Amino acid sequence: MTVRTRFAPSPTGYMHIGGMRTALFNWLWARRNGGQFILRIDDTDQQRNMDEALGPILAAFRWLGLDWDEGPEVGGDHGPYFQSQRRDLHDAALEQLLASGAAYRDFEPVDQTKTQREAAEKEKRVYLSSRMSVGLSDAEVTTKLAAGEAHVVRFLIPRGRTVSIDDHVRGHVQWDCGLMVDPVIARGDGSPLYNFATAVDDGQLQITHVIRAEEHLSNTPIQVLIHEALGNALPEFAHIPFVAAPGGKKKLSKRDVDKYRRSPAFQKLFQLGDEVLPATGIDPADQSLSPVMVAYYREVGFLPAGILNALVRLGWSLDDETENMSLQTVQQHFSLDRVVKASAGLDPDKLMSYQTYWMSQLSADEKLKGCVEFLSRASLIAEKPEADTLTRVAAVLKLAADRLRVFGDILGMDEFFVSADSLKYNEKDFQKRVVKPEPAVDLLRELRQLLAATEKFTSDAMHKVVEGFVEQKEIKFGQIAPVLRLAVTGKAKGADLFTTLELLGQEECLKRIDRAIGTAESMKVV
RNA sequence: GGCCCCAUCGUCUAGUUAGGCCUAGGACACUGGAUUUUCAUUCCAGUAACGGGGGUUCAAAUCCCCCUGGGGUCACCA
Repeated sequence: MTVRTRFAPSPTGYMHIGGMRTALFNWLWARRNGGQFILRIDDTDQQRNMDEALGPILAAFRWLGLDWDEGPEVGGDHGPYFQSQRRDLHDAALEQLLASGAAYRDFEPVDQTKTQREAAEKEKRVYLSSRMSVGLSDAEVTTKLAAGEAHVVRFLIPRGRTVSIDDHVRGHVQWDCGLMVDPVIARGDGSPLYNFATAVDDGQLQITHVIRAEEHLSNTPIQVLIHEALGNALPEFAHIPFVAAPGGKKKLSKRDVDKYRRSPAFQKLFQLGDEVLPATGIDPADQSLSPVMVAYYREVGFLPAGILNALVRLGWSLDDETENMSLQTVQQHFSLDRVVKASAGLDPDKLMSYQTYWMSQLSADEKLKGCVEFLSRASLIAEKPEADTLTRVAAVLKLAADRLRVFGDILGMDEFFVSADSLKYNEKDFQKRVVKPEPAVDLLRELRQLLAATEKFTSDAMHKVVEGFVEQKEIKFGQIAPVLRLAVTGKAKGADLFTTLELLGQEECLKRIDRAIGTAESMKVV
């Protein structure tokens, strides 16, 4: 039998990073077994704007390179793939359950049900449905319906037995039906509820493996029972652990982003966004983008390979040592029995380490492409850059080397893309290294003369000039190098100083030195 | 609280199904050192874990029981 897995997001307007991992595991299992991966959109609440709600989800799949065999935009033989359009299927299934007596129309008033439930809770007694409507004759039901009496449809939980599954991750799990409330499977108007719709749809879509997060484990017995009543072949289950928030054991949740922002364990992730996002015109404080969402990582300049690698290692391992794996490698080796049972916290450090590994594997061209996109977005270069701009960016990238962890980091090297007048100084460092040390400005002024007199403004030549200068003035290299760096880049640290000078060019360097001298002197006066 | 799940270094994990090869392996982080004009890399080295208690056994991280701790879920949401 062909393996068929599915991921069934509700269109919320964003793709959750934890949900993405669930989707990934489904995709992997389907691909590993030469089966199909299906995307079904669980939109039972009719969405106002489907483009807005679904767009980011599909975009996340595309960005990571996870394709789907059936679903939105690609169709398939088992459609439609929007749950809201499958109402005929749900209606038919509901009729079937009602006719067979597996479900019943419950006319018990809502508040009465609620009162009973609360009373049971208070007395620490197991609440069970009253089933007052179960004994109603067909005629009575018809009369009540005709009279327009409010009701819901409940699934009649069979008593005196247990339900059990052999979960691919959890092993044998069993529930006592005697403890289960008859679940509402449809509203009075026939509109289906989650557990029912899911069972109907999974059955009709011929899903063979339901791979989902652990939080759904408690829904499973209901769905199994509905499958049984419907006569469906029971899918196999794999309840994978959920992704926990960094530094904790709780489920990573969009609701808690405010808390995460204050959490030290989360710092690295937010910091990246704070550095990169504003330059591209996104407000990092805007909650429409946060480290809980896949889009955040794309906007900051992560690589799909980095994210994918981190996600797959959250709860799964290939063996006792392999860490860096491409999607292709994982696809060849993925197995459900190597999924870990305990929940796993997302570790920003580890994520970063996968990311830097995959960045280091990128060709110069790929790096260039990625960085150009970010530079254009930040308006540091033209939207359609000329050849000489590309050459320049390539040179900067070569200089930056492994300092570039995410594409967004290129925006931190803006000194190569702005004019002398708009260069920003790191104030603290500028004060400390240029303004404060007594001889700094004078030394810089003298060095400027030498630099101005140099004919071949190459990195090697500059290196010799500065070395000669150091020797002649009997100072230490460390007394002038940082000053020069601050003057031309505005920063205290960075890539090789002399290559930086060469890249910037003589004229630009002199301008910047002049400006730095002027600025430092005016600061001294104050 | 009921039901269910889980428990190895700070973190992600290997080892648990078939007890001995485990004086518990790897990775990230951390610390120290080397390289380096700063930063980043790279390279070496180091610190660091079987939650507790009982069994079973010649032998337990591994099997059984209890305890403790953590988590999920309890809607006419999905």
